[in-house]
Order: sequence, then C-alpha cells, then structure tokens
Amino acid sequence: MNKFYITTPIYYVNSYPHLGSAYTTVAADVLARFHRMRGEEVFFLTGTDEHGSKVAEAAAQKKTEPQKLCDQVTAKYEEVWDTLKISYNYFIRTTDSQHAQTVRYFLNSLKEKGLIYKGQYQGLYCLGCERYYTEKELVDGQCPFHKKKPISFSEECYFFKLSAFQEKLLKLIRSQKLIIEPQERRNELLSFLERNQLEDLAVSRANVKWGIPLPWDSQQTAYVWIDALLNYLSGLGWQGDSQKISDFWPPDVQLLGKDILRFHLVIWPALLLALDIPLPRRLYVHGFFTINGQKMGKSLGNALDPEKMAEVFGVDALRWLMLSSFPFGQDGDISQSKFYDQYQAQLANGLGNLFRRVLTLAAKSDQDFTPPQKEEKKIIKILQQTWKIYEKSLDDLKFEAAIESVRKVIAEADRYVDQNKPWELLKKDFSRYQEVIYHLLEILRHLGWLIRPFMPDKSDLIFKGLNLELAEKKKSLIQGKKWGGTIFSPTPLEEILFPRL
RNA sequence: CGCGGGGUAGAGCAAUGGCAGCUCGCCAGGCCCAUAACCUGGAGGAUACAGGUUCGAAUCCUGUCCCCGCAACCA
Repeated sequence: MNKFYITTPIYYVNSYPHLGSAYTTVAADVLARFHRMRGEEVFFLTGTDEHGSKVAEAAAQKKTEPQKLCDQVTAKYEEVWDTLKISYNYFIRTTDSQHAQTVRYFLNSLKEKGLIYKGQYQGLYCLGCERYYTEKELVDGQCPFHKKKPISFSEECYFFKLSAFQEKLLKLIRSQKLIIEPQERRNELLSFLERNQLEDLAVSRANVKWGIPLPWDSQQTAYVWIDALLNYLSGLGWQGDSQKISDFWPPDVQLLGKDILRFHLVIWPALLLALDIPLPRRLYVHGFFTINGQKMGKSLGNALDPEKMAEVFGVDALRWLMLSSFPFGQDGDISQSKFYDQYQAQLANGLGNLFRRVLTLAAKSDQDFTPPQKEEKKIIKILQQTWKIYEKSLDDLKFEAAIESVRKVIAEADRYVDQNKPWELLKKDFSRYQEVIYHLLEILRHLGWLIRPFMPDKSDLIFKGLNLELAEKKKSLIQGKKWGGTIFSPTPLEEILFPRL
C-alpha cells in the first residue's frame, strides 16, 4: 500500500489563526482526504510553533506565562481546525517534551559530526526591548518601540556549518532530486544559491530564555527555526534513539508559504543532509491571499477571520471557495464579495440547484432507476475524462483545475436536462424518461465522489439524497468512479444543499 | 544595473510560436423540472509601451514604464 506523508508549516502562536493559515491547512487537508480516498495510508501533520522571543514578549505584555499563552492560542488553533474539518493525524506542539527530545538529539548529532562550533553572533540590539532587531524591522534605523538607535552587540553562540552544504544543495536542486515547486520558486532559489555565499547559521541564543536549552550548554537555547523545522521529524514520533524513523518518512508533500521559503528550501534540507536523512520528495511553495492587492496581515488590520467566513458561507463551501479562486502557486486577490459571487454561481446555482433539480425530477416516478440498455456514450466519456483531469490536477496541486473539471460536469448535466426535457418525457415516453434520469443520478453519484475531498459533509448529503449513504462509503474510489451498476431509489431531501445567500 | 514574478474584455484569470479563451457581471431570446435557478446567442480586446526575429509573436529577443514579493537568521 502506498503511503502519503503531508505537512503544513507549524503556525507561530503570537497571533490567532487567520484565513491565510486556514488556506494552507485546508489545502493540505484536501490532499490528505484525496489520498485516503484513493486508499493510501496517509499521515497528515500540522501544529504550532511556540518558542522564541516574540512569544515571550507577547506573554509578558499580557502579564502571563509563555506556556499559558501557548496553551491558549494552540487551543484556538485546534478549535478552528476542528471547525474547518481538518483531518490531521497529529497536532505537534514545539513545547511537547518529546519534541524537545528530538531537538536535543538532533543538535547533539550535529555536534558529534563536527558541524557545530562556537562563535560570535553580531546584531543590532535594543537595550530597552532586550532583543535583536534586523535592519528591516527598524523604523528610520530606530527601534519601533523605544525610538532609539539599537547598539551593535555581539554574543557567544553556536553555529551550524550551513556553508558546507551550498554545493550539495545546488546539485540536488539542479538534478531534480530535490523538487521545488512551482517552477518560479525553484528559479528564485537557484539564482540565490548561485549568486550568494551561504553563511553559517547561528543555531542558539544566549538571551532568549523561552526555548529548548542546548544539551551541552544550558545557558543557550535552540534558535527557533531549528526548533520549528524539526517538528516534521518529531511529529512522526521520532526521538532519535533508534536509527529508524517512521515508515512515513520522507514527506511526500510539504506545503509552505513563500515567506518562509529560505528556511524550508535551504536550512531544512541542509539539516537533513547533515545527518544523512532522506530529503522530502516535494516542497511546494504556495501563494498568498491579497485583499485589494494588499498583502493580508494582522499588522495591516485586513486579515479575514476563517470562523466568521465559515459562518457566512458554511464550512464546506468556504473550503471550496478558498481553493477555487486562483492557482495555488500564485498570489490571488480575494474578498468577501468575490466569495459571495462564486458561491452563488458555483454552489447555489450550480451544484446545489442541479442536485435538487434532478432529485425532484426523479421523484415524479415512484419506481427504482435501474441501469438502462442504452447508455449515453458522451456522458460516460465526459466523466472518464473528468476523473483523469481531476486526479492529475490534484497530483499537481492544481486545486483550481480540479474544481474547474468538476464544474464542467455540472454544466454538462444541466445541458443534458435541458436537451432531454425529462418533464415532457414523463408524459410521452416513460422508458426514455427513466434512461435520462438514470444518467443524471449517476452523474450526481460521481459528483458526490468528486467533491468529497473538498466538501466532505456535502458529499455525504449527496449520497444521502441518492439513498446510497452507506453503500458509497464502503466503496473504494476505483469502484466509486466506475460507471453504472447502481440501482437508484432516491429520496428527495428537505435540506437545501447550498442555500442562496 | 541585487533576485524572482506579473501587466490579456467591466472584474478575476487561461492560452507546447499557429484563428485570443474561461468564469463572474452585462444585454437579448428560450425553457417552465429546479434554489428568480437552467439553456442558447450577443456585445465587450491595438494582449502595458516602443522596436526586433519569424511565413506567423500574448508567447522568443532588446529597450522603456508600472505593480507585487523576496533581499537571510524574521515563524
């Protein structure tokens, strides 16, 4: 049996989940559900990143302990993911003790291999904040809080010989042994590695208390990114004590936002190379939501709240709308009103209306619908092609293309109804009426499968309306996507699949 | 001349060098099964700009203008 290990980045707990983090997580969930549907053994990992100075600062501001803040925010993440029906297999927290164990083991191993040395970290330090700032964070060269120029400060810390891996990384990326998608991100990274000399990476901090202490020097804590990246290993339960990592290793797909590209495409593979651990098969850099062309962010005050969006559109619809709006690898502009338009067109007028339309037409006869002698070759062919495009699209992480292929089926079904006018056939030609309705019911059954990874509950509802709830759930996808063989005795539902807003 | 991406219909997007398409919106018909839904047709484009290569360019090359992201220890 094929295995499929998929990860999202772990989210930093200095703020609550917004639509951006929901986007990555829902995308991962759709893939996880799709691969499970195919009968693969899936491990889907997500979680929270809880260490670092920013969390400590946020806690201090709220006059609480860092751990308490983490518990609180993480609980919120779990709650929102629950609402969005995220089917993760494990939720990792970097404050888990078993995670700390992995980090300690990993760092020790690096040290034993001679890849760690003591050096001087130099940076711009604000005495008021008691932390380092990067040039970019400064406002007019000053600390944004204290309006003072930070001093150049250096301290002892430990470095990882990142520079030693530059050539190896280049080779792996050029030879496609390390797959980075989409293409433009790969280009970006290649040109970065070709033009710049990698510097060694400071992997510990003396003045950040909220972190995992180094195994050989308890005065220092692990740099948060090292801590965070190792979640992909610790999340599988690997603590380094035995050589064998889980059978799920390596990750088949790792999703990440373009903001954390360097960490995941340079540092992460380098760390794995350092310990001769197999690299992830695929790293996929997705785009961001923009709102009126502006980056969505908490600091800009324009972040959309996934829970509120779910209240407006319903969870299933929200999942669908997020992924249907634009190609996954690019940025895309979204807004409540665009979602609204898409909801009406695709879901209420499209799928929802078709579902009700067909069930009502079917209910005009009290007989079962059995597979007819005469089959519409055209419809069967369209469905076969749709499955081909759909599966290929999801394999390529082209969610929008998969959705497009489903929409074409819906449009084709509506056309089929109009052309055949089953309401007239009912009076004139009953057996033809049965034929036509059979084809429509069979299309609905396929649609139930097609939308399943995106909208699990609506999929159930379609099967329920077809009176096949249990029968379909027992099937594998290979059986499910076959044409015909089903005897339908549908039961129209009171419930509207997608009410107009 | 730091790096990468982008500029195509009112909006959002698509097009291995081969008649510029899709979705939404808009207009006109049709239908009366369906959630004022569905179907058909239509209007709407110097593909940012200026050159070049080519039988042929949205696509390749050169230059210009504009927008976005990244620029490393920041999650």
